[in-house]
Amino acid sequence: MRGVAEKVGVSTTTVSRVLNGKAEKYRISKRTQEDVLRIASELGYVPDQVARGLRIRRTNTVGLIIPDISNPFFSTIARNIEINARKVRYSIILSDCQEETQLEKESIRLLQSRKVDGLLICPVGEDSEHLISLANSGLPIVIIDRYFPDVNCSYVISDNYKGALDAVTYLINNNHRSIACIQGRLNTSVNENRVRGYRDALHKFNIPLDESLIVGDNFGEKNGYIGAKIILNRKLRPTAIFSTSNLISLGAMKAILEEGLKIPEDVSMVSFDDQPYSDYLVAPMTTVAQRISEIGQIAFTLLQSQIKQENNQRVEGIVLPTELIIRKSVKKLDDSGSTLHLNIMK
Amino acid sequence: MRGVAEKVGVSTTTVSRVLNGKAEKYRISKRTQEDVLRIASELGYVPDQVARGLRIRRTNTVGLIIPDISNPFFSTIARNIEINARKVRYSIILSDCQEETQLEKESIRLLQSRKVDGLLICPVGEDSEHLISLANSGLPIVIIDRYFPDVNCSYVISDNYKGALDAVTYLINNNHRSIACIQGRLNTSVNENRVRGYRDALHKFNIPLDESLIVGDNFGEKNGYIGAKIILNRKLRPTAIFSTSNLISLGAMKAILEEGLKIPEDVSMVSFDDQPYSDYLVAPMTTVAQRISEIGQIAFTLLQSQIKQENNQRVEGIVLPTELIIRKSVKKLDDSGSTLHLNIMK
DNA sequence: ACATTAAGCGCAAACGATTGCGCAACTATC
DNA sequence: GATAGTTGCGCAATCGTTTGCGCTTAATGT
Repeated sequence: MRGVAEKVGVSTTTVSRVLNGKAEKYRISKRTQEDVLRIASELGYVPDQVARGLRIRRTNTVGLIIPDISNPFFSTIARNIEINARKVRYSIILSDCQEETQLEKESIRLLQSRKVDGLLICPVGEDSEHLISLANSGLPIVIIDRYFPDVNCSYVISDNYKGALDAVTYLINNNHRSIACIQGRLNTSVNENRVRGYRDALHKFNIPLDESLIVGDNFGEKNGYIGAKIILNRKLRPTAIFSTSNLISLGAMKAILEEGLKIPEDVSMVSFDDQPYSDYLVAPMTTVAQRISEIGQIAFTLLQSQIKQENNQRVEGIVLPTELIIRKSVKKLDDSGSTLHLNIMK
Repeated sequence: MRGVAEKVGVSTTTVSRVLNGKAEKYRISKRTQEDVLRIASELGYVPDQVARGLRIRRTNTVGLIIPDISNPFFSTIARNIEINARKVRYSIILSDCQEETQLEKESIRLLQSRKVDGLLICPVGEDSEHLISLANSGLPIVIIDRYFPDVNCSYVISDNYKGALDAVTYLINNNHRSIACIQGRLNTSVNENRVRGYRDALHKFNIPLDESLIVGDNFGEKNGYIGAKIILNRKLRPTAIFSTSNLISLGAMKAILEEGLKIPEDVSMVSFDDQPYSDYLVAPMTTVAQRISEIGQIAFTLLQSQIKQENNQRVEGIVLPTELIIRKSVKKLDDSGSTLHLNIMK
């Protein structure tokens, strides 16, 4: 900057003003403005954002904390956040907390020390103490994909309850009566709503609930594998599985194939989370799709308005609808299908 | 910091020194050290990394530029980079340049202005001018997944030639003789090496090369779809397709299914890039897997050593081996299989 | 001719940390 | 008791910007 100033023959003050579009406000002559702009671009000068951030107490940077960026669900959200951030010249500092609350807490502190203007966070779990104090710290935040009643901040989630309800209702409408559910991380709003949707769908059709058909305790692939193994080896094998995440489904499919079973002939499946490859799986997977590209966009927009304080600190909760995408992983049973399959394995 | 200093009754100088572990060097008494640490943690003080960055001219931050973070290939790399960065308290600024060279250039400038200590970049394309000047700018960089002979910097790539050679050889060993290739972005090292592997494999077995069997021009899904459509509608339909990316394969599968064909009965397939879901596709996909988790780790390590100047500016190129993962997307033809399938469609 | 206003720009103090140099007080040495 | 060495710490400059306030000069009004 000094270089530009000297070459033009003005002070750094003037250079700064011109480059920040404050020329009018400070009555810098047209001539000087042009000179500054010309020389600046000749010298390839770009302002040091670190120094700038220190001075104006704003870094044009937001933190993004995600449990697992390699999961397509999250990486697609990340992508949409980045694309929207770029439009307003914001940068994203990415933090993959590897599904660990401990790392999530550390990430928050680290990002705060980096003076991000706001935080977008997909919390890993049930723990919310740190989020409460974060929300009260005044730093703009929006929570994605989770909801905590006791955390007072904006959030954007999908209607997990309705999504699950639709999915399981679809199974029931295809005459399935014995439906297992492989659930995700316990005590998370996401999981509870999906499982509640599952329960309520059964209830609505007067199908007795068998608690032992609800298995699993996290959203990972391994959990799906184990859960499915357990389910498939029951004496009375359920005719369908409702899987509460994309990764769980992968694990479940592995188990199903290992057992020599076919989808949907031997066991039907509906999975949460639509994926680009859902169409091309052994059985094209019927899924409940979230508005994944909108989640990122809305989350960032919400955060922006908080940063710009357009909204008087009002917290907003956005709940997006889901959509059931019907493919071929569900077999239509005949009415007698309500009798259970006898497990002929072993 | 001022707060801590006053409460302890020392200067900010001392606080800084204690917190940076330079207490010994500056002979701060044990007692003072303890006081500082205690008060600092009581007050929940964490140093402002922006101010720190300005002063020490190092931000503990690296930029990561990626063509499409929603692609599992890249997001897995990103994840491994993040995990390794975290270990040394580095943060990642993520930039998704949406497969556009223009945005890539902008990202570079933006990240430079943010004073990242280094840059990890998966360039989108054939254009390398901006990379040349970047490499000469002195900013530590390492290029991932691409190689440019004229850019003088470290890189880490897979052995794309060998990977393709193995894949096509495998097809040939299964008696395929008419093998199509859906290629990716032209004039990229990745594509050229994969196509060269394809050509050389054919050549090695004295199979005449039919240039019209090489279709496509980018790594996207749509390209795979279009490419496969073209291939499948030839009068003499090839018996196998070699697909040069995960996304291309998705598109190709769509086309294949649309045409009412089956993998591998009607057409065999080998795809570059292994994915978690490769096992569960309509036909479990035979793939050439890259050492995806190592790519990120090595790239970050390389960058770190440049940042710490351990390496006297020596550029290192790391080429990782690939592995052919054989599943069930290739049909073994009998020896007469060398005759072409007559396309009975339309 | 003098006062007033406006135009065009610069001075210097921040922002919050780090660090070379130096200073005071104390201890050891002869 | 003078000198030298050691211990423990602070002063103040610095990193590259931004910005409130004020200064100079020219233009305008009376």
